[in-house]
Amino acid sequence: MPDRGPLNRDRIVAAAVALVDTDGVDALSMRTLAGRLGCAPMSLYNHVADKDELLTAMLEAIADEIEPPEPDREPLDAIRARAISTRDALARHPWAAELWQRSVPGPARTRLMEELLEMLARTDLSPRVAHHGFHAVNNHVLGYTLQELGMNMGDDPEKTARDFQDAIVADFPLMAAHIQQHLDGDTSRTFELVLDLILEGLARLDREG
Amino acid sequence: MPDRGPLNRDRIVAAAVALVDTDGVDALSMRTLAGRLGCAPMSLYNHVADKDELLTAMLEAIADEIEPPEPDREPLDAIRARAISTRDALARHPWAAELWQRSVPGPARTRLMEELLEMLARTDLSPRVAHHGFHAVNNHVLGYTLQELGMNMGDDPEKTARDFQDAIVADFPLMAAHIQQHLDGDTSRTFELVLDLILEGLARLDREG
DNA sequence: ACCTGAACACCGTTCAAGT
DNA sequence: ACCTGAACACCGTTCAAGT
Repeated sequence: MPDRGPLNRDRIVAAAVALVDTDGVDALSMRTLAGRLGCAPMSLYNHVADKDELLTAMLEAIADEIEPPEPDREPLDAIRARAISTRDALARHPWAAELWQRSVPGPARTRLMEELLEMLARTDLSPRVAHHGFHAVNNHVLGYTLQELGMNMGDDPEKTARDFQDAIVADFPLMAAHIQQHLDGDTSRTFELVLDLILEGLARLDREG
Repeated sequence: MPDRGPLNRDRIVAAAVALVDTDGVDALSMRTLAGRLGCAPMSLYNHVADKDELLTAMLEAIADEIEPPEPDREPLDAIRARAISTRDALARHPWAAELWQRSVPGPARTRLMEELLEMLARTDLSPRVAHHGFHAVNNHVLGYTLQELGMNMGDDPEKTARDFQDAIVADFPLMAAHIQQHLDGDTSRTFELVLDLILEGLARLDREG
């Protein structure tokens, strides 16, 4: 059931995101994408320079899903909300985190970074600590999301986890126990907890110079 | 100048790592790799099941480069040293961080995780905080490395950074200033600083329950 | 047991030709 | 300005045949 109507850049990017959301990034080819859109493969090249530019445009579309900062909020609170919104957007599109740092950021991704720097500037953190804070928050969001999505691979994440657990329990008991903690579900707030640890750590670092 | 001698799994993996270190992960094909090794493409399949297994084996080889924990060290110090050694290994192989979470970990990568959990167990952190610490440290190492390598793209990283800076300075002044801080080189210890922030934050989190 | 040529079913992209 | 078929130079992998 190919979509019809006039071809344009936005329709191409939206179709590509939809395709990759369901079938994975390896399933994206210019030919299958054209099939979904009901056009010839080469028609796509009237709207995107090449596949790389398409992927960059797809990441920009994901960046646009992330909630803008709420200007009336306490800056550290706003940073916290932004981090959570970013994680949510990356979780909705499990392929995006892996590619997030692959190409030079476009306007949407650059705006995200500018906004985080703005929020940090509105805190009373020193410029030096704010610089580190920028990286600390970004590293956490990206690193956590990659780890979470890496664990949730395949059609049945729980089965994947249990199979891995069974395979390693003899040689790596602590890791098997760690996985059990995840399976027991009492770790769902790790992202927020570590985020708070970082935000409080920044404030403390600043106080001590 | 193809290497000669009998083909085996280790030679294939080593040649693949060398190829990808210099030419990037997109340059890795079974055909070019076979060319480097002086064998037919299909000969590789006598030693690896497919390209995916080869990539997994390459990541295992990188994991084996990471220094084992020094058992006589203070646990938090040992964790710190391990994090730095991991970052160094990933920096030597700029393609590896992107793939790190892509497939189910093999024995070498699982051993790394087990060892981190062992070091955490040797601290006096509560099991709950140790669980979060595992993720906090791993997220930071992976997230930081990805960010650092993302910035150092292309043949001339400094030129890439300056070009990006020029392109965005009008719309995103804070981001341009942030890049300037990197170009000035006074941010080289961000990785260790944020790492220490996390480790101290864990100890504090524990004290407060 | 290990190797390999030919073949199959794909890719991204160039180019020239259409409207 | 936008579309597209044919073609080019690649892929990963199967299979049957070699030693």
